[in-house]
Amino acid sequence: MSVTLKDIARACGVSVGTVSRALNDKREVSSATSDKIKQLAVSLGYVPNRAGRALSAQKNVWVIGILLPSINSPFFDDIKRGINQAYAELQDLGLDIVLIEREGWNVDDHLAAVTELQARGCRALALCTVNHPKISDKINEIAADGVPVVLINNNIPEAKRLCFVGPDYYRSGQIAAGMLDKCRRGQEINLLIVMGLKIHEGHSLRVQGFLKELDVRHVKYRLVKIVEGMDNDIITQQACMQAFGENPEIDTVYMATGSGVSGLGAALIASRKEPKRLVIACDEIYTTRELVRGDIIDFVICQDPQMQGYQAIKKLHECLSRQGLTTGAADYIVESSIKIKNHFER
Amino acid sequence: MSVTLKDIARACGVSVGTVSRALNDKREVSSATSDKIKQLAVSLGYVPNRAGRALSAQKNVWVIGILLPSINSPFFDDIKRGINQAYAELQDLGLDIVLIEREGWNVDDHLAAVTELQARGCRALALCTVNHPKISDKINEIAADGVPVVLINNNIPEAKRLCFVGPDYYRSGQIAAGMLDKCRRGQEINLLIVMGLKIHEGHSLRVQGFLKELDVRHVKYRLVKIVEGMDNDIITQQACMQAFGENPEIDTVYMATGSGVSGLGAALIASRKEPKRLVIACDEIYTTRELVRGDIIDFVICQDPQMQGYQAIKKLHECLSRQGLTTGAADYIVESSIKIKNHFER
DNA sequence: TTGAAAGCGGTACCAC
DNA sequence: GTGGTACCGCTTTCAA
Repeated sequence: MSVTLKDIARACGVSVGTVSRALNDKREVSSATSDKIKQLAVSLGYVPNRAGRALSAQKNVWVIGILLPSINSPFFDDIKRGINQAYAELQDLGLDIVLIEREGWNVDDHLAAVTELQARGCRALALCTVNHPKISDKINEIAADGVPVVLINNNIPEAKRLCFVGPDYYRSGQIAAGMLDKCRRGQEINLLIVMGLKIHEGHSLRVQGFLKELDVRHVKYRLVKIVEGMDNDIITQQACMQAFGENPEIDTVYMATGSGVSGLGAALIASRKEPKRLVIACDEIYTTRELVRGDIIDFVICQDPQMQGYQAIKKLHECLSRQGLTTGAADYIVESSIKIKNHFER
Repeated sequence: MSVTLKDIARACGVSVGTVSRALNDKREVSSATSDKIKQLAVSLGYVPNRAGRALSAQKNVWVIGILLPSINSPFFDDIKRGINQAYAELQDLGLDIVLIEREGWNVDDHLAAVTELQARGCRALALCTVNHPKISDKINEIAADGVPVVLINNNIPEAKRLCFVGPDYYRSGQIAAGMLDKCRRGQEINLLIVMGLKIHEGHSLRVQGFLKELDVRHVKYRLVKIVEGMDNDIITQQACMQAFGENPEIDTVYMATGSGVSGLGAALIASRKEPKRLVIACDEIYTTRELVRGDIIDFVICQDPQMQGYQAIKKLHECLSRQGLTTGAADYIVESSIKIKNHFER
């Protein structure tokens, strides 16, 4: 049986109410007793009991606010699934959620959404947003209020966040290069790289990791072209069509973004080639799965978006229900998993 | 706010105590009221609150018994890690665990261990054991007592278990074949297959899936030899050395078991060949990781053992804390993930 | 500033 | 067979 408030109260000669107030930093308790209590709690190894805490919180539920730029972006479907899974699991432990969805990555738009979440009484925040000074300042301000913030998918290392939950983009690129090396051992490669939006630094990290690893492995390659698809299907398609037309020698494609994959698919189909091009894509969404099923794309490097949504909520709930601090939890880096046709069958 | 016992009691004109007894199938309640209560619970959509249940169970903790044949088998390290993770997470929700470890897969040995777990008062069981009529009977008997059983890693479909948590072995084999196809496109393959113990049907399922998928993909291959390593390093090494000696044309190896991989590694190193053989192994353990790091093994098809341990405990706890039935939960099939050198760096 | 007590949802014990 | 009540750990309100 573990240490309870009652144990601390007894050891300290005060009531449980006082202990609770002290540990929760309510200011109606003298700093002398408060210090004594906190010290004792540490030395006894006190860990709050979630069941007790949740039960007592029932009247005053913990609400977690979430911001996702998920409108018109199928990538977020799985993140939302993960969030809902965590919600279902933690609902009876005193959790409630508020989700705000936006389209795209406009900074002021995101700031306004965060303000709205605060206004709605959120005691913790999970944000998928951009790395921008304004956002970073906002997060620091929120953290100062004792509200923990988890960043999903896109990190802002300098912000005072609880932690980051997302992929290791650099490694994702390395893994793509590793696969390419295995499949093209010895042969020279004529390479096309497709990028997305400049604003998402994860995508350029992927390309860096990819190129670095090709060098480390001494892969003989010629980088024919890098195109920018702007995370848009039509632009991606046009850019790829043009590249394939002007450079028929392209035999290998690395797409470092998940959005715009329909465009790449269409371009690949329209300008077929024998032997087939080797194509590596990122992020598992419906279209990508279909293209892998149809042998248009060979590999997808995935980043377990469902787990990202799930873990973000879980980390925050853990923090709320265990009197955690608002900074300094361990990041949760999801696996970069390689998927092929067989993963998507049945 | 969701439906509570109090709501049902009020709606039914009885006390909360009676409702609790009825829903928990204590027999000190008349079948008439019991039926009425149960019906009402369903129609109101009652779901027990885990916090309340856990708190009340504090005095009479739920203990989950676990049997693993993990002695001298590093594969189980990650499963144990997952179990401990679940334990840490659910401890304050009224969970306790008892772990019995055995060496190997002897049926009577396992039966005795299960009996011991029952004697120790376990209210739920997680077993990693073999598919044998005696075991199956034992599980059915346990289930009849209202004790839920989860099978880890190795399924017994005909037993009345709560569910199975483990890999899809057949698909694991298919994925291995898919990778081989990608890496050896067009070339003819001279193949060695290494199997483990006959008793573990998962391993033969892997080989079936592997060979089937080679056919589906029209891979041109010659199956030079299938060797049995008995899940033992020394036997595996000898068998592989012999195979490589007698059949120097072998250029591709599929190892369908995780145990004995040191033996395969030693054999591969002792009888090097240029160009290097393509080697696909299963299950991520320390030795396998080292061999991948050293470019001796190209791919590992993993089955997330940590998640298996974690989910097994979680499923059982869910069942205990939510008045679940002892059969009929959904299986949890872990991902078969492909790992390469880059996954193991840093 | 502190203590006492009610209450969150559920179970178990003791009366009747 | 059923109702009432104490209790699990914790927070919060009300008194002192």
